[in-house]
Amino acid sequence: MTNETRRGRREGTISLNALRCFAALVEGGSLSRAAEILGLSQPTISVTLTGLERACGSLLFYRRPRIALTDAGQDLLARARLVLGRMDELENTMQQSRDLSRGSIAIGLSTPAHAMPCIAAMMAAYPEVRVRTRLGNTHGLLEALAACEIEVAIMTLTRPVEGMSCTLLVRQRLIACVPASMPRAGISLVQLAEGPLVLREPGSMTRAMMETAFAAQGLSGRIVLEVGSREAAREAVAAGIGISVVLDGEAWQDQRLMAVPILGEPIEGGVYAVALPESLDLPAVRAFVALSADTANRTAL
Amino acid sequence: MTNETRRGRREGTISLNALRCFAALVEGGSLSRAAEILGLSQPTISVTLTGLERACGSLLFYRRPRIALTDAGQDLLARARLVLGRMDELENTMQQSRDLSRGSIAIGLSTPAHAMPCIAAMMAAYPEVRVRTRLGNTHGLLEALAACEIEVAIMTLTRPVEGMSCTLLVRQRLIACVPASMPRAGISLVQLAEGPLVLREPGSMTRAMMETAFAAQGLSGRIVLEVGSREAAREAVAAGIGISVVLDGEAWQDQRLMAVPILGEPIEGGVYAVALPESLDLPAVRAFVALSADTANRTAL
DNA sequence: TTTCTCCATAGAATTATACTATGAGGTTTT
DNA sequence: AAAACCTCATAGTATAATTCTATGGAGAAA
Repeated sequence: MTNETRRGRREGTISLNALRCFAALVEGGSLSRAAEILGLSQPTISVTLTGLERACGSLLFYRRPRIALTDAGQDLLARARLVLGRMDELENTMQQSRDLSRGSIAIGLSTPAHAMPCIAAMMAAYPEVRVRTRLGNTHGLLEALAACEIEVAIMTLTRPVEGMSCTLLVRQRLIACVPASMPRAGISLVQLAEGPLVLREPGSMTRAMMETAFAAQGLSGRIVLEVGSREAAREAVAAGIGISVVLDGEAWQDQRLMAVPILGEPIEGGVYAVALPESLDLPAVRAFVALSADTANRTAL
Repeated sequence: MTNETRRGRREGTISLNALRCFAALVEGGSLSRAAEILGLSQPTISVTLTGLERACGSLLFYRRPRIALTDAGQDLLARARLVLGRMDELENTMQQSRDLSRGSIAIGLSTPAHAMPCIAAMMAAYPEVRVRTRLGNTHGLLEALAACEIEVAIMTLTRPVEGMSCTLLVRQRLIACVPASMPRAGISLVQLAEGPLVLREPGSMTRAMMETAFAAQGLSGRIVLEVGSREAAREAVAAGIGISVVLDGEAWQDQRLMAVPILGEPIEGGVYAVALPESLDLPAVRAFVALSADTANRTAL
């Protein structure tokens, strides 16, 4: 099969290079001038154009008294300019997207409080890059990443995920969140397990961290309500239904609530920028990860 | 200078091949399918597309769960299709001009009686090829050929011209042409030199052949009228001004005139299809020369 | 688990590409 | 008219690109 193909192209194909030579020939008016224009040697032009004529099956220009296009040459010139024009546009576009002056990026986030400053920095630095966001818990975002529905995500992890590029932005510990009507200075893990708990669904990293911490102490949390979002948890706590936990940086600014440190061994996790390794070949993704790390460092100072 | 150019293209350029691979990838939905479509091996597609991504400076598609274009890939696809579409048109055009379903040819002629059957055959065989004709004497046509104003010419020559491709169509001898009012069975070269002569301008091959014949016999023709066209010569003879000479095949169908053989050594010349050697690389010219030779052979039978 | 499909990599052979050096054919200049 | 010059073509060579076969790893399907 392979050899047939080669033999089939015995006549030679028309290459972009040849078309560029031909256009330069017309522009310069001679082979030597064309060679100057393209920064090539004169024999290169000669051989290339001879090959082009062979590929076209027709003489394209007379060289004798002066360079003069044949009929077929006129035809070819017009169409070659169209092809080369489109090609230039294409290359310019690719060059621009390399410079991030265009393009788009889909960003997933599980912790808006941490992610938004990064997204804001991205939008400020590359206003031409269209940003789409998608909210979800850690589990859902990892699936979305694997399915290429998003290119990068800001999420909480206890440790880097294998097979993903994980850039640690900041370490954070969990804190408890109680109704303002029941103020307290601190809360132990045991108390937390007893107290009526309002936690996120399985798949949430906050939930997973709590389960791990309880299990390490032989405890089992008494979950009275499972909620699907941070907002629902906030309202549940405000309504006095129970106690919830959030990351340090995510504590709500709400008069009805009160942030309380968890006593004992801190329950720590990290906020990461996570992406498929190959996504880092996308300029926008690479830029976003770098900007996120930068933003996290700056706000941590 | 030469090495600078090479180094400058370190990043790699975007080739038509790569764009074709990319289009096939989208069409087929996988690298392997694209390889089938293009008749190449799968690794070739893989390497080519990796190179394309390097040249573009960004990831073009995700391979992981399924082939999915990135934003840059979508952009590239649209533009690649434009380039490839134009390229296809270009190649089709060249194919058409190769098989003579388009194009044009400029034909010079000094002997319409011989040339017209050839031109008619050309127009019949390739109705899509536009034919332009130009009348002139041998000398003028040779100049027009050298200046690339015409591609091929049917003309009278005593022998092939150096530096030109000359195809002999038919050999012809000169005959005299006298007024019908002065009929005679034949005429000798001496009589011809004496008789009042109506001849074409210098540059005409008929004129040159007569001069040569006279000179060989130590004669000198008595030219009473020099005319610029065959039609003028015909009218001059019809008016009784003198005797003219024409090629055998060009004798006029005119009641006022009479064709008379020239006695003695025949004054012979040939009707040739003449072209610049490089013009034979033009499909239309090659076809016309072949058709002309064919037509001459057929009518000679 | 096993098998199958798909993609990536390595190594080798073939083509393409572009160079330098040189020669032939005209034109212009001296 | 002779010399100098410009233009294009060819030969030979070196480097780069293309494409192949062979093979391995990762995920999906049986």
